[in-house]
Amino acid sequence: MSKLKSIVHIDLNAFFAQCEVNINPSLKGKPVAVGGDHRRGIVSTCSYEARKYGVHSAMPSYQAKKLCPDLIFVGEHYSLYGEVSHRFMHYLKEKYPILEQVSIDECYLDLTDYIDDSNAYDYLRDLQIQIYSDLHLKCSIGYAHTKFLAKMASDYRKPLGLTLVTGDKYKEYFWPLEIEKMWGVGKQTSKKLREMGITTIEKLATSESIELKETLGIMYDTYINWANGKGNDVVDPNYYKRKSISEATTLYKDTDDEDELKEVIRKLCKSVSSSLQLENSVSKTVVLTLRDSKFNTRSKRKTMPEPTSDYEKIYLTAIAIFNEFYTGYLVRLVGVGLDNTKDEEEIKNSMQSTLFDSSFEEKNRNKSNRELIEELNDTKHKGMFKTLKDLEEEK
DNA sequence: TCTGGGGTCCTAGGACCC
DNA sequence: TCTGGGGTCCTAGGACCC
Repeated sequence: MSKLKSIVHIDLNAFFAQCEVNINPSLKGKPVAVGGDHRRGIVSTCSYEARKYGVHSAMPSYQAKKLCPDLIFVGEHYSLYGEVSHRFMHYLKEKYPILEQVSIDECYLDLTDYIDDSNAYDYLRDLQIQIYSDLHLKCSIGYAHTKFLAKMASDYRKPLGLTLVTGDKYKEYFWPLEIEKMWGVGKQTSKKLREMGITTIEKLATSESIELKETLGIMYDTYINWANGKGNDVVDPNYYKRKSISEATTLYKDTDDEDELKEVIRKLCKSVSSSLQLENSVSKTVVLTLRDSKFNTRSKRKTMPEPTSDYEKIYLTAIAIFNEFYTGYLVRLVGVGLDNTKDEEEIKNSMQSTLFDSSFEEKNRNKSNRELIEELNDTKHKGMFKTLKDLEEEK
């Protein structure tokens, strides 16, 4: 087995609520919910003071208000959260280059060069305090030798938790937990697992059956490994690139008025195409989502001839989809998304390289394989290209 | 007063080409 | 000739996460 890595997962506690309290200190110590305070609103995030009343994420706002009449709703300032998140990630990246951002408020670090089991606790406690004094952000930190365990560890104690999972500790900490607490196991999977008698992480770790294999499918090995303290420990700094952009609106009142729906689609297209442009990205696929008053959600997509970020083209495509499949029912939510987003530069480069490839072929038609391979190795891919003969000799 | 919004990954089937 | 199979792209939807 190769050397154990020091993997750290950091999670900003009740992140949106923290941001709101930081810009408005009068909210400090009060039950705060970020979300819409209207008939169709839900709680996006809430402060720990609100959680004491049983309020939690994804709860309809009116229910939350019932549980906690003093609950203070604050609007969703996404650009503020984005800025704070960016500052946080940048701050860490300056100190520790091997950082993988997984969402707006979470990241992994590979700190193998800085800490090991013996000094991790003090080091990370210091880091946690520093993050608070420098950025005024509270976080929970998990330390382990795999990403899965580090993630579970940061979740183990909140807020301001610090949990180290070394050696066999994962058995002590995580095996007794209900199966739903396992990252990656949601409602559907846990229901099936429970039907098989697998109610805790320990039972999953120590089970083996064809039925279980069928239920988990391709994820079987991964989950069993995770539950047994094994798994991925590669922190990839280049991982975080958006692959899709979308926006959706729940209408204040359901409607089947086509003009009204098209107007909503237009606004969403406008907004989505400008986010795309802001990131210097382009996309080929437009996705239109409609949710009806019975909460059935349907999506249809169309591929455009060329990747683009042009509002007109995106809008016309979205409207074409709408005209094609909307049959006149009451609509509750409208969404517009762009899938398979790519860097504009990347697209240009790949187009250039196809051009290059054909001229390359022209130029080199009369050269031998040996000559070509030497030339390729000469340029940017040192030693990467070999002739068949070389490979045989190596064997 | 039932149920937001922004994402990722996987599956599975069809079209099309070789 | 009536029929295989691999690869790739596209599409719709499910499951999950924050």
